[in-house]
Amino acid sequence: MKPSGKIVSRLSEQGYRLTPQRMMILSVIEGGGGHISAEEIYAQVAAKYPYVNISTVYRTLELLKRLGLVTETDLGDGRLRYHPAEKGHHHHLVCTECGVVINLDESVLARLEDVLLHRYNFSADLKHMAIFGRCANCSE
Amino acid sequence: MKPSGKIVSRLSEQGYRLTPQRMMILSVIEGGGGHISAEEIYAQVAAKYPYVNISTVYRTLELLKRLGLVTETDLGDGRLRYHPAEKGHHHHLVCTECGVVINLDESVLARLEDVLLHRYNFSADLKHMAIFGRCANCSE
DNA sequence: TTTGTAGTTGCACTTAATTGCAATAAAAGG
DNA sequence: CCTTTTATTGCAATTAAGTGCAACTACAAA
Repeated sequence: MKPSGKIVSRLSEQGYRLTPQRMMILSVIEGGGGHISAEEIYAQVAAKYPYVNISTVYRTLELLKRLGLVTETDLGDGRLRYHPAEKGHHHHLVCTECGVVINLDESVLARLEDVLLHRYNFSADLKHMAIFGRCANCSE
Repeated sequence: MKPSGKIVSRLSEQGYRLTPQRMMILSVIEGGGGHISAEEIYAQVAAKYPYVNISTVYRTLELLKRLGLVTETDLGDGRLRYHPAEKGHHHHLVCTECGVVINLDESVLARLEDVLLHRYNFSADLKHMAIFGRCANCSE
């Protein structure tokens, strides 16, 4: 699995270097099923290419996040999850009682994003949110 | 400063013990201006009463959060912030570019909470949210 | 007031994430 | 192909937060 040319050229255009570490990290992020953690990325990369450090993974994720190429979301399991933007946006409802995760269409937050933009001139990043609460079962 | 009888009796009623550590932690949370971090609470408590451990602070906060007595919010500065529920709910817009924090009335998320409840039977905890994005100035 | 017990705490350790800094290497230009 | 510049990495250390477990203690009951 190779990283998509889209992300690679985006990095290149902006003056970021295409190191082997970044390439490996990118292909893992794009190759998997999404919602992957930094440690999981590290483990998968290190299995094939030992010359990577966990801090490089974190720094690469920080970069990709800043460029809007991946989203970072806390799904309540103690580690941040990363999801490639190209796989499409959505949100999650996370039950703090039983842990169930319900997927939500992106459109659910569209109106809020709109209100924040027009009323506060604030360009909210609502690409991949996790909303905590209690699911139907756990509400009693 | 003493902790409010309301919180104390709530803890007591539910079978939780009123230890001196908890009392000190509570009074610091209620006494300050809100949005305090665990380390700040610890420092303030330890100054007056050395017999406290930072892990007790974390565990007390976890308890208060679970009971809905304090809210826990990531305002983007690398530490979670705690706010007593009794001081009233509100939200924040946090600019990831310049760090400015804009306060938002609770009502801004009321509609979303409603939609999630009726459409998904999900009782969302939208008491004290931080929404990240770019403020008017930083949007260019 | 004493006792029993289950909730709490302190301590040491672990984990996820971040950071300073010297060494390294990508990539543009000669 | 070699040199230069500067982005990037690895390493070690740090920080915020969470946890297992034995010792302790709040508080209800005797």
